[in-house]
Amino acid sequence: MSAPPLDSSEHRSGALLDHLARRMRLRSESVLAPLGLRPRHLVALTVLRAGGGTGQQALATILEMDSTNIVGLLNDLEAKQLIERRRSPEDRRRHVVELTEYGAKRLNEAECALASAEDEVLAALDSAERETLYELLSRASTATAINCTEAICDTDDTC
Amino acid sequence: MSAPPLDSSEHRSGALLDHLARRMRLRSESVLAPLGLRPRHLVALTVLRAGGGTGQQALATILEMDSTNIVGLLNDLEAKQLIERRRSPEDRRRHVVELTEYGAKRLNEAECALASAEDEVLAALDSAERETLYELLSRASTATAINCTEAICDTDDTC
DNA sequence: GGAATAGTCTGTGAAGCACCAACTATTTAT
DNA sequence: ATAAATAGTTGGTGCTTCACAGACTATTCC
Repeated sequence: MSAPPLDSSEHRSGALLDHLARRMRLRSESVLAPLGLRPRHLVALTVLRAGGGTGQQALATILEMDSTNIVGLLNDLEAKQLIERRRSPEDRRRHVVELTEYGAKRLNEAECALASAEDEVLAALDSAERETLYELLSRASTATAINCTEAICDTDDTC
Repeated sequence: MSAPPLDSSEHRSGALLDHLARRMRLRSESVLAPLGLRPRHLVALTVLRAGGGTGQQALATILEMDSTNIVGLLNDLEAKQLIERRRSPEDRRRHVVELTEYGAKRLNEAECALASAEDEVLAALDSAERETLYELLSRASTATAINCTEAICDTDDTC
């Protein structure tokens, strides 16, 4: 009876994701602070780099944050000239947000600065494994982004 | 100095980790709420399952949380009988924390309930890839745990 | 003109969490 | 045996993140 009828081979990564993200975030904070950035700024920049040219509404959906709070976040980034808000020519209500060249550069710098943090947190993984991890995370992240931009993801609960 | 010898092909997963963890956490919260649990409870339980029998001090190190806040967290879990605190026979100052059988069961249930959340967030990955992801996250997580349990991780900053 | 949409600004409140201080129980060092 | 260090507990304070609400402007669509 201790063997449940669900295939326990299906491991859930949620908690692990949470745990590692926290470990990384704690280290990132101190590394990023001198650059005047915070972890969530990095997340936004990363998303922007992956699929730039989004409106703020779409960005709110992707980041799953309230749009009113997106404003402040973007204000920070714009003040640092890391991003630009331009009005969309097609729909002038829309602010198209894009990473500036300078922003891309700073993002790269920041990522470099995070190398040692990542080394600590992902110490158990060799560089090939880290690349695999990156690839998987990256695919999951951008795919959901696209998925959510064009249509709200429908829940398929067959548990 | 300012140009370290790292290749830019080394992608940083920090932000992606953060992003996906957030997406997952948001979904988890609503799923877990009826069970009276919160994401961080799940994290603690998961860590405990992976490397049970730790003292609270060690747990604080692994979770990278302040030990005073660990107390409250464990109080919650103990009140729900998901964990047990027993005094260590060797060092009676120590409270050895362990997942109860009931706790393990509930953890499994909770994880099952999170399946659909994970399906949403990791929609872009097939089941083999998810397993790979789990394996990588798991290794990274437990390795650091072990590393931190037996000896305080020394920071090796050679960036 | 009126309704809906995108963005902005301000403020409120809840939650997570680090940090401090004081206290008990126990071990270790002198 | 006494002092110092360690593990845990409790209570309190304050900061940060964030969701949510309300009011407002600019723009598009009907």
